[in-house]
Amino acid sequence: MGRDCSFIALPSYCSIRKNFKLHTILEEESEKNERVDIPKKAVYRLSIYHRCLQKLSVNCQETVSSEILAKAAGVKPAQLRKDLGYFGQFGTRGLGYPVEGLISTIREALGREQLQPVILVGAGNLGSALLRYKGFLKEGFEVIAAFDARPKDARARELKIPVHHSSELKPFITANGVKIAILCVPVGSAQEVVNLLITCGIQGILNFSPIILDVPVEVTVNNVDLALELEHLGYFIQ
Amino acid sequence: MGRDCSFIALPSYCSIRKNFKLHTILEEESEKNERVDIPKKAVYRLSIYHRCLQKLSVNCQETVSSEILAKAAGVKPAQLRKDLGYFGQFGTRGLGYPVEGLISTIREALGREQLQPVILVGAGNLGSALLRYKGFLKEGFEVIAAFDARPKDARARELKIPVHHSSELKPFITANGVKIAILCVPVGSAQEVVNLLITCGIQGILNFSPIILDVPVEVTVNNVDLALELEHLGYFIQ
DNA sequence: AAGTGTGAAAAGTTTCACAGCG
DNA sequence: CGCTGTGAAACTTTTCACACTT
Repeated sequence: MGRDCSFIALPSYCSIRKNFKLHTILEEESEKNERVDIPKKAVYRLSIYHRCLQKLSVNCQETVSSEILAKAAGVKPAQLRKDLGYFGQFGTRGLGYPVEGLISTIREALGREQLQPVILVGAGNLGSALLRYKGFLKEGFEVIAAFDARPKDARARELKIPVHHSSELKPFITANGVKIAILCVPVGSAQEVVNLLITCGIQGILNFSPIILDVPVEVTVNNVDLALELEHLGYFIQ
Repeated sequence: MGRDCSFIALPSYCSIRKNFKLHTILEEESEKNERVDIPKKAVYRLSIYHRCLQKLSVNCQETVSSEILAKAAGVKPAQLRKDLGYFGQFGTRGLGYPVEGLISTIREALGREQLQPVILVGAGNLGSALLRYKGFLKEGFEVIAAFDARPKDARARELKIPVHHSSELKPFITANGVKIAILCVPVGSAQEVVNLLITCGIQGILNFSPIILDVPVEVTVNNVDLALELEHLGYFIQ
């Protein structure tokens, strides 16, 4: 499978509502819905499993073993079983996991039952490319609008999604209950734009600017730094 | 700083030549250049430190403390010191690290003294956006050519970089000694293209296709899955 | 006094190995 | 018999705390 060149991660646990099963050892808080610690990376892999399952579903597979699914997802079978185990028991011993059942279970665990509205800020080269990218919609997200400091330049790119001026951010976010923003503005204005987004009520930011954003703890930032990925790759080819 | 939402990582050590200092406990192999285990993620962060240092350099800072640099990089001071410690001793107690000195040290440690040639395969929406992206060059990489199954369509996008037909991959890679490829082809043809790239001698792949590529161990793959990043973000905003 | 360098402890994650169920 | 579910062990990474140097 080649060397895995993933990532920076300040490891930490994330709390999640667990509906399925009580942990044996948990004494306190024995309600039906208690919060259990689940490794962050396990949550991440859940998305991968979800995607792999969808492919199997198209191929009309009814069940899948941890061995097969793990191979498709690029992990070891034991890890897949452990990851799923954090959320409950879904498999049948001797048989495997029901494909459709597992898809909807993961979807529920990830809290993505309905389409999430997303906005994109900064419709330059990269931003406008992302607006044309169809992969987001398939995974339950819809980019409903874009914003730019110079919307006219952006509109010249012939996009199907409306490009507004940045000054319209606040009313738009409030009116549409948007919680997630994709950030593609230049480094120089990134922090400033983020501050604005947060006052507007944005809770999650997918950041493409190569800069560490300073945000309050309740806001989640996910960095995608393209140059860094390439640089890291460069290191491993000696 | 907000919750860090990084990543999938099969953790493992990577070996690196350490020129600066002998580990106290290492008995065998007491040559000047022995290989020491360095956490993968530490190598990753080295790139981040490098970028942060460049900013300080522009501001004419002579030295920087682990506290300041760590804050800029989004890590804890102790971690920064430990990371640098894997490569040797560069700081002055009571003073901090020399900015210029650390920049060149990291550059050397990352093995990036000269410009790396890179090719891009699949000049669709995302691919052509990346071709216009200037961030790569700044970090020591130059995209010298692009390839596409239908190069005429791609050329219509008015790119400054030549777009060749995929059939020219092998001679081009061989002639130019290219080791790194950026992959932006559709999921369906990704594995097939990768197989071809590997026979051409490519050693590192920055993969934008949402699929786990199957490659031999000596080839490094770095996945950037945009939809996945968004999905993961969605999970954390409850 | 300020700030690095680093063992040791703590925290987090993966892998093993096998019990147990269908 | 095959395959899941899961404690326990192994492993990796981060954080702490303080000795030590300038």
